Amino acid sequence: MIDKHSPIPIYYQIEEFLKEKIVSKQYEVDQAIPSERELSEVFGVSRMTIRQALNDLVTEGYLYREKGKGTFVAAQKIEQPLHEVTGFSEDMLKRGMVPATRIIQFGETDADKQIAAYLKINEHDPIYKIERLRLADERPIALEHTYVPVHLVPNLTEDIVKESFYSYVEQHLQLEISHAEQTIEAGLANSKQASLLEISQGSPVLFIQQLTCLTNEQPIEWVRSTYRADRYKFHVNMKR
Amino acid sequence: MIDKHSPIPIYYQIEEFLKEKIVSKQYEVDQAIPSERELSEVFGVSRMTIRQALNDLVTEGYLYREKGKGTFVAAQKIEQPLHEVTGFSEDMLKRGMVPATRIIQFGETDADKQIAAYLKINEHDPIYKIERLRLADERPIALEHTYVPVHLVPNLTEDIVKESFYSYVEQHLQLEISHAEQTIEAGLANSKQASLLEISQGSPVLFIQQLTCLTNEQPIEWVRSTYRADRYKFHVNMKR
DNA sequence: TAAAACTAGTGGTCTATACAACTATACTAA
DNA sequence: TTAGTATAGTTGTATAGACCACTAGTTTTA
Repeated sequence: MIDKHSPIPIYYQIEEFLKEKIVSKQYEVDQAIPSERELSEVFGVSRMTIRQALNDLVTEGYLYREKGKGTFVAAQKIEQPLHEVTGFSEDMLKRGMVPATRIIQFGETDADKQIAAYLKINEHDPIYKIERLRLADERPIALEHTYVPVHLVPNLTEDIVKESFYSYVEQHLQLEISHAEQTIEAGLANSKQASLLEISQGSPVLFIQQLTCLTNEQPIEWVRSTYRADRYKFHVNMKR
Repeated sequence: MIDKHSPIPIYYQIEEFLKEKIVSKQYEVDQAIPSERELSEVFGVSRMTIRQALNDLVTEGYLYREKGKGTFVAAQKIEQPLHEVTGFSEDMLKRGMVPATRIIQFGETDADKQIAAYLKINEHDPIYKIERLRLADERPIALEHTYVPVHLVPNLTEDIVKESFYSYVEQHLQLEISHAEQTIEAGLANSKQASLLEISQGSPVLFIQQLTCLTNEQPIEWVRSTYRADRYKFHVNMKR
């Protein structure tokens, strides 16, 4: 259960252990978990170590404490973030559709003036240019053009692009994606877009541009997408 | 400086003391604060007590730590709200345009099934139905249909609607607007929309629906808008 | 000169203990 | 019966010390 000689800190192992019990509903909401002293006996560690684990779970919102009474399981927070940066696949899964991707073009080229300005790099700097047709439930839904500076993602491959670009950036390259800016407008499909999206020319479409940035404000990708208006609506939640 | 016999916990006193030094810029951003061992000597408390204070300041974002190096003052987070509920006028002013409104229709009617469902009222309950043409810099930009339950806003007048609906609701009626949900899609202008917006039929437009809710989740207005695609883009900021 | 080893200092983890403050229950005395 | 009192169990606060892993210099060595 707990490995005292693991390089993973004990308090963290206990934290994960309890978190698992909570999210898997083995503890019910508002149910008291074992007291700190009990836990310290069960795991054979000092009470302060238990407290370090519980403190984290409290700040993360999994538990709450009541002095003199005990520690209890908190109700799962609903509070979905107003807007999260998500990739296409994640977005579609949330909508209950099966995402798929067909790569139309993948290659390296030079940044033109406009793209360089968006990506905050110099004109003619090398970039990846990726053109993808996005499918939901096997039907075309969007056409995406993505531009990525080569110096930020040196060894991008078609396979990575077909899987999850974001998780590659975050996990392999250890870069932290922090925010994105989207611009949404309406327009009409041109002939190329129309044929790929399997609609007739002049059909209404949503043009969505996205500039995705790292923590240091460095843009890592610029995306121009064309969505079929009949198959895609955009949702926003706002707070006063 | 620190009162060991105060009922206020020592770690909390130290926390406030350091926080004050940070927000008053006595410590600069990225400057190292004294080490935990130094602080424990200065305050005459144990290192664990210092750590409890520092831990809180780290989770609150005032400090960050680097193993083997020290503890440093974090940059003040800017954190602008991702998205705020704003009315048309406010929105336009932010974009640097002069807003204007022409009321096309203002009256009381019965809620049909769809509108009642959106507003969470009963079918045939009385509602205000407002149709407005929105102008930016004296040029038509959007056509808005707004539906408001009469029982929530009993004495709505054309003048109020021409001024600021939100400030009337919040200041006169003392109702708290808390959030809104928008759905954005692309489409083509029909003949009525086209003539009012002074575009040709079949031109691309953005359809934006908004359901605005009070703190108790009671919807207070439902709006269907049609925006000229050539004059309006929608912006969203997202966080990871 | 350059690489390797050392060293002092840092935050990270962990222990064993102590007392305070609070809660709930059971017991006792008016 | 009721009010007060113990008591056991809980989290909250605090101590003193220990060892680890990491960082950045300094010193030693090849």
